[in-house]
Parts: sequence; C-alpha cells; structure tokens
Amino acid sequence: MPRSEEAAAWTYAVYNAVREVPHGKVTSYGHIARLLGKPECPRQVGVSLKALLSATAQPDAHYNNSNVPWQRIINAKGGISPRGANGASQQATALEAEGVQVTRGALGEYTIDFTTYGWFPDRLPSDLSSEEEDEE
DNA sequence: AGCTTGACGGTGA
DNA sequence: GTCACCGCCAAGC
Repeated sequence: MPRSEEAAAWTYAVYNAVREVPHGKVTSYGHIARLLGKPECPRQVGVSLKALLSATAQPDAHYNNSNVPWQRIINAKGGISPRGANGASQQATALEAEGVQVTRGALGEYTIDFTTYGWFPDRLPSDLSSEEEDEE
C-alpha cells in the first residue's frame, strides 16, 4: 500500500471519484482534484491512476484497471495525454466502445468534445449525503 | 540520501 | 491567441 495513510486516502478518493463518472462520459484530472478538495493537485490524480496499473497501489487489489474507469479521465484540453502513446490509443478505443466520439488528430492526438461528453458536477453524488467536511 | 520527472492546471507575461 | 513558471506528492535514477 502507499507510504502513508494520508496518501492512501487520497488515492482511494481518486478511484472512488473516477468510479462516479457515468458510462459514456468523460472528465478531467483537474476536476477530479477539485472534487476531492485539492484543486491544485491535478498531478496527484494522474499519479494515483498511474499506480492503478501497478501493484504498488493495490493493497488488496480492490481497485484495478477493471473496476476503475480510468479511461474516462482526460486532460483539461479535452485530449488524451501522449503518455506511452500506446496506452493512449487503448484509452481512445475504450472510450469509443462506450459511445464516446474520439477525434483522432494526424499527430496521434486524441480529442474528446467536453460539450457533448463532459461530466463536471459541482460535487460527487455520493459526497452529498456524507463524507468530507469542507464548506465555504 | 538527494535530485528530476511525471496520466495536469491555473495564472501571469 | 501562445509560452513559461509554480504547486503538489510519489516514483524513478
């Protein structure tokens, strides 16, 4: 498991938030971070998702690439980060399989229309009834 | 043990 | 409109 309880909580929160993303919809790293109360840490969202593919972040294999729709998380520009390139195409394919229209650029860039497929709630559905504490 | 990079994003120039 | 810098935390070297 992650190095600290705090880090683990963050990681789980990320996975939980990602699972809230409806089928056929996409959201951004930054939005997930915002929902978790860490608008300045979109990077950590990516870090956590990265760990999803590694055994490091799977203390009990409760979260893995099968039950967490990481494919629905793209960057704020509406595109899939280059990453390993190969993984990007895989993500694009997975999204298309859900009915999401993915525009393929000549440079291997993938773009999704947020206007049509974007999912940006102010608060997580499951977060409304309980959990968290911050208000304004 | 320390330094750099990385699935990003917002703001300032 | 584009380019550069900063923040955050963990993993890799």
